Amino acid sequence: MLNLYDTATRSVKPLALREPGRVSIYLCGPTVYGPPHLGHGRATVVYDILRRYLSYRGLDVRLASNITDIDDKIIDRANREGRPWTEITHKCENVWFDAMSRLGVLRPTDVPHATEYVDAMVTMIATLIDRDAAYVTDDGVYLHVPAVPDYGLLAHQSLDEMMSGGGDREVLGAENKKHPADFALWKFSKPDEPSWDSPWGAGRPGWHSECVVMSLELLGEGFDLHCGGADLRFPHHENERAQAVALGKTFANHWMHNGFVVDTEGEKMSKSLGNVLNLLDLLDQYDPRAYRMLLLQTHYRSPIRVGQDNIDAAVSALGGLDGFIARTSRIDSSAADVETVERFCAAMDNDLDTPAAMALIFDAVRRANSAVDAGDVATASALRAAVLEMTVAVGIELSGGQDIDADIAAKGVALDAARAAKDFATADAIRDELQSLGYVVETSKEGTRIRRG
RNA sequence: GGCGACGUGGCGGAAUGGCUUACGCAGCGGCCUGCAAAGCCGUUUAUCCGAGUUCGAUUCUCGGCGUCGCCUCCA
Repeated sequence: MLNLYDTATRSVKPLALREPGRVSIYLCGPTVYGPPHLGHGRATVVYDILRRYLSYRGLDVRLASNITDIDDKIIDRANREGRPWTEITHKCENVWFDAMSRLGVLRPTDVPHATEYVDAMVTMIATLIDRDAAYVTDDGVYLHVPAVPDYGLLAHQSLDEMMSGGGDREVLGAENKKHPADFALWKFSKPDEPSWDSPWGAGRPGWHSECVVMSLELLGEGFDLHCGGADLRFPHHENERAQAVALGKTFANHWMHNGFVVDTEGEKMSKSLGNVLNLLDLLDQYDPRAYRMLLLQTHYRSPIRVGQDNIDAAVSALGGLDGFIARTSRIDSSAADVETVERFCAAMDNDLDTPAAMALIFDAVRRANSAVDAGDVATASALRAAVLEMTVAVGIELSGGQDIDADIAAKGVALDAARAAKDFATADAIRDELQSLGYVVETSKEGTRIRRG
């Protein structure tokens, strides 16, 4: 059974399932107003690994992840660029899923859009008003935070503590609110802004009511797991939860948050600091699997620095795994080595300890290579099957890279012929040529293997 | 000011009250190879500082130093 750190209780505990055999997960998706950055990539890859692993363990995974396609930031950009806001959201969503696909992230089972749920949000807000948990002001509708008994569960601070410290940020809309921590559920629109009708006036959704409505609608009360980046813990997730609690609904049973991507100085990559790196650049410049490999070799709750050096290391590590698959491509498959797979699962079950899991994969590759050298085909085959099974479970696709053109393959044959004739000058010339074309050339007694580097 | 996380080798990064301190990358030596590459074997470098608990601490406790995060924009 998977044990996972739970932000609410600050402890690692078993992921309890509401229904045996089925997992319901809500992942906070992007607000579509710009290109995806490294932080988005980390979050989606982390939860993709979780999802694949749960599926691998035989669970039926339902993963709902929203697209927030109405938000102040979208409106701001539309105004700034003089474009229709829907053009921005559609384009950004396409870019998003294209990038995720290149990252090897499976599409969530459900991709609800905020704009499809505005009516449901209006209904929810009306209920909150009926329950005296929300009130109307001259600029919108607010949730009254003191009406939520355990507000601060995720922040790990009481409302008083949050207020007393103060911070150095101004309280938005303080003049209209009953309490400084109250937050907007509905914002009345200005002329020319996108708006929807409501009993209180035309406007748009406020603080991520869509996540509340959509998670409860698609997954139901008391769904198993709510996920997102650590920066969403407070206030985003706290406020989602506050809405559900104020509705009298049971919300997520378990809260999971992944760590930040940090810059060279160890500072969080933050939109406000302007130091976010574009995910698309990373995907363009390196093996798209490299980021996933790097993330797998780091625990999901630790901060991670993404730099030339550790991306290069991840690429090299992938090269070793690909080379192994190429080297053993002619070995018949057999059942996976049981002990290796069990140890892998034990590592993953321990709060998704992917660095330990990867260590087991590398170790299995080493043992399999030794077995190949020793001519122990049975051991090599079982370990090879285990490696493939484990890498599939974490979403790393290995490639023997042997889908090469016929003329390249012919050069390999020529190289072997030259070596057999001890015409080493010709052999070396062919090898140099292939290497200069970017191929990895591995000669062996069984013949030369050529694969893409 | 409140709350929290973290500090491990050349780099990244796990784990653990003691057995040779994982794993990846890089380096070095060897085997293999016509020479390489790949692979395998061996190997170099580490637990921020101080005190305490303990037979023994990198691990637990306290203090210090340092870094980072949250306190209503953010994956």
